[in-house]
Amino acid sequence: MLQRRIDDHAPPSRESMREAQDIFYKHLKRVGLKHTDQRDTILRTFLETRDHLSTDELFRLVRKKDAKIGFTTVYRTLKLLAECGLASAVPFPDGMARYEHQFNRRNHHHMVCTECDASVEFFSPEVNKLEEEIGRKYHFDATRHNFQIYGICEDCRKRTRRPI
Amino acid sequence: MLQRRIDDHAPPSRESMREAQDIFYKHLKRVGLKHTDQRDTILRTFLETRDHLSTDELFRLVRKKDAKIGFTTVYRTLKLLAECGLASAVPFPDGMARYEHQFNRRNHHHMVCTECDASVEFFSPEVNKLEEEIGRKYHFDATRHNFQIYGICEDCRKRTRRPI
DNA sequence: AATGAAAATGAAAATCATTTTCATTTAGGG
DNA sequence: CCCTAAATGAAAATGATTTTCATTTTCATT
Repeated sequence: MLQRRIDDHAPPSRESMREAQDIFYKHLKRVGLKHTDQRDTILRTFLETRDHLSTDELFRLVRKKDAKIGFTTVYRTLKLLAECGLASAVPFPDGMARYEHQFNRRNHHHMVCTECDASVEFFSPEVNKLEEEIGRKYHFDATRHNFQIYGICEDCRKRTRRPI
Repeated sequence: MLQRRIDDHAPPSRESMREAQDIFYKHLKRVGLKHTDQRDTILRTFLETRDHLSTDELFRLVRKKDAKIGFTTVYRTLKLLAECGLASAVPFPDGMARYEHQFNRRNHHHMVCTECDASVEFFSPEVNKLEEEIGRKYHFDATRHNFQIYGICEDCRKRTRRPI
């Protein structure tokens, strides 16, 4: 899926990588699961991305690093990552399950173009504030949120000569 | 899917029903499609709901009115309704495609409990304002948005004795 | 009202993402 | 080093969604 961003992307530092691994392995220990090379590779691959990855897309990336890792393992690991908060599902209109990693990532939101399906990230502290306020108002223990704006991106508007 | 609301639900008035049908049939005409009883029944059934319906759930409702209407037709009609803006997909964590109708419906948002999957609607004019502002800021022709807050609802919190 | 071309319908089949099964291998505490 | 519980991954199962296709219906035009 085409994606653009309004900020730049640096690969995760060695320290933040280690920190994320720490979270992951503490979670594994807590629920009585084991540390494996496959899980390690999958986590590292995932952290290096910034996209909204489907299981299959992550699988393809993982395969480049270790061709012996199977789809099923990626699928299961992604679920584990979501369990411990390192990954979270992002609902996109294409209906496929997509995940993005949540580690050292400023809370961000998406604008999705309904013409070309491209998604652009943006940041809005106001939205974060709203989450908090609304949770309080309705006695809901809010932990995260999801905000997407749908519409026509600038490129598509230009292409189809449809001014705002 | 369990759903609660913070406002009351009245069935659509005869006029708004007609208005929606008008939108639908104008759209059909525009793209060279035909008016059929099935499409009529499906649209009417859909407008009478206020839920986040999967295709199958709508199909079951439609079947009560006309048992001869097939799943495929409901599926295809729902797509048509989405095309002309009368329906829109709501991404829920269960992964199934869910639609809600957009006709004469105040713009609303959802709080989804990650414990029991219940969803509660809420209204926030601020979110609508944000959509507009952000669209302007990033030169994005925003037409609609999607805002969901995930967390633990009051009931689940009480049940598990986990105070805020 | 009759005609005919284009579209709609719906049952069944196909597709495709996701999940489970199961035989085998591996991790890691004792 | 051993042993047991867990992990792996290939293949099969599942389940939602989409397509196919033979038949029926719509509707613009006679």
